[in-house]
Amino acid sequence: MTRTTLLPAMQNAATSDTIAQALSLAIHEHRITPGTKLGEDELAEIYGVSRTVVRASLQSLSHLKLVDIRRNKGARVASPSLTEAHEVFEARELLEPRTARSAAKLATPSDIALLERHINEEHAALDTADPGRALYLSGLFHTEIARIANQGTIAGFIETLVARSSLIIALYWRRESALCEKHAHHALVRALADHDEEQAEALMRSHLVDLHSALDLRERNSRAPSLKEALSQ
Amino acid sequence: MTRTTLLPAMQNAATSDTIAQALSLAIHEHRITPGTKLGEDELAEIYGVSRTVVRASLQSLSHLKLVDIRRNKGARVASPSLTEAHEVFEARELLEPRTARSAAKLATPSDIALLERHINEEHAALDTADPGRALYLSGLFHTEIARIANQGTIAGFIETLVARSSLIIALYWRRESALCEKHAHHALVRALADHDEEQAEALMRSHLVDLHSALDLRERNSRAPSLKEALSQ
DNA sequence: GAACACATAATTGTATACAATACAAGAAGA
DNA sequence: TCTTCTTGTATTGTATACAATTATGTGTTC
Repeated sequence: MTRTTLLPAMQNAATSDTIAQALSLAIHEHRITPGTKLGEDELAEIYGVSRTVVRASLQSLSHLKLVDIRRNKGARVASPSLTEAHEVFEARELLEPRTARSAAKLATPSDIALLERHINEEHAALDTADPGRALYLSGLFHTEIARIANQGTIAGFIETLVARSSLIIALYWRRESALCEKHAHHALVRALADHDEEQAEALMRSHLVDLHSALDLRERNSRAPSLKEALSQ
Repeated sequence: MTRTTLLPAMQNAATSDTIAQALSLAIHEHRITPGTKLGEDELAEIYGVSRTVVRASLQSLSHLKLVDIRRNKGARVASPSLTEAHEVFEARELLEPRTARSAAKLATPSDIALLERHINEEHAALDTADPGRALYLSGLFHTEIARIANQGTIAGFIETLVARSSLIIALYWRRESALCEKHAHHALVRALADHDEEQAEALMRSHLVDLHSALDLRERNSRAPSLKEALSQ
């Protein structure tokens, strides 16, 4: 983890919030990956603050389950287990379709325009070979829909679930199914624009199921690759 | 807020977690009410630690929306707005019925026994005129069901929603509808014991709707009682 | 060469000191 | 009397210092 990996352009006034946001963005964009050690001194130097402030950010991120803090062992970027991964997507499948339905009822033309801008940015990021940013924007699309639905509490839940999904994708994504969404978001926006609640809910549900099944969440010999296999390569 | 209000029996080793838990319990049991100032020095003295540790607990509680921290203004017990109150219960109505269904599928005899113990304790607390404790146990009943459903992520959401409900009840409960649940929890346990998923889901939904409507969530002249009225008493 | 013990370094946990901000009371002026 | 300014006090924000714990590396023994 280098200075340039984490520092966007923040020469002045780093508060605990801005640091948490910067780290969160770096995690979203896969610039730092699950398991990465987040040393307090290191971060303190990078952002030009004392450990006090850094600790506050790390604690904040640990409440979002983006960072795993263990007593006397420090903080690392979280590595969701298979169980957690399933749970996160099941939670999303429970929350987001209904939320998309509400969003379809409430979406204004300016909401639609914003979502379309997001999609365009996402495609642009893909074209410029910046998959991390594309992934971040793809998540933003989901949190934005939650915001449109005007249910702040649920939107907050979805936001954390989307963030955790980013970790899960980093760990369990299988490249084979690279055909991914591409049109799913477009279709969703269309349903929202048409105030077609039924369709919005259905599209969101199937979109999430697609995502879920595009992950390699089979049971695996986790943490003990039998040693023989691992060394026989 | 006195020593005895917050200190259960903790003469040694108060960590940030134990303090957060103690405060959370006090909030649950309505021993400290929305709006109460939580001064850092005060808490530090009460629990015999430095402000560093206290700050960590308060930040933790603020992530759960039990405490409201404002920069340079300190921490107070949160006072959910009417909007927030509605949102919390709508979120519960979305999450908990489905969770109760899962719990009905998975509940073991020992789970049922535990739930029945909770109900008995709750009644005992009511008999000994300890409504705060009864309220806490009533919330515990809901989080316990979420735990049985074996969906840790959703259970975590429900836990925070239940906690926030405690604040909402402190602010908006109307005594008139004191007939409250009493049997609702019993009926739910029965449905869980019978593995009657349909029934469990339906009962949980109607139970939550009852709770929601037992609140006085009408629009009110919030935060500006016109000054004349306030002073004419 | 492997396993252990010990010393040393690095890192985190907690307390304290200082700086910055907000709040309250009182003084000066209109 | 009311307004406004000033000053003092209390409280929070941040940095630093020290304590406790963990990680590392070296030598020793088998």
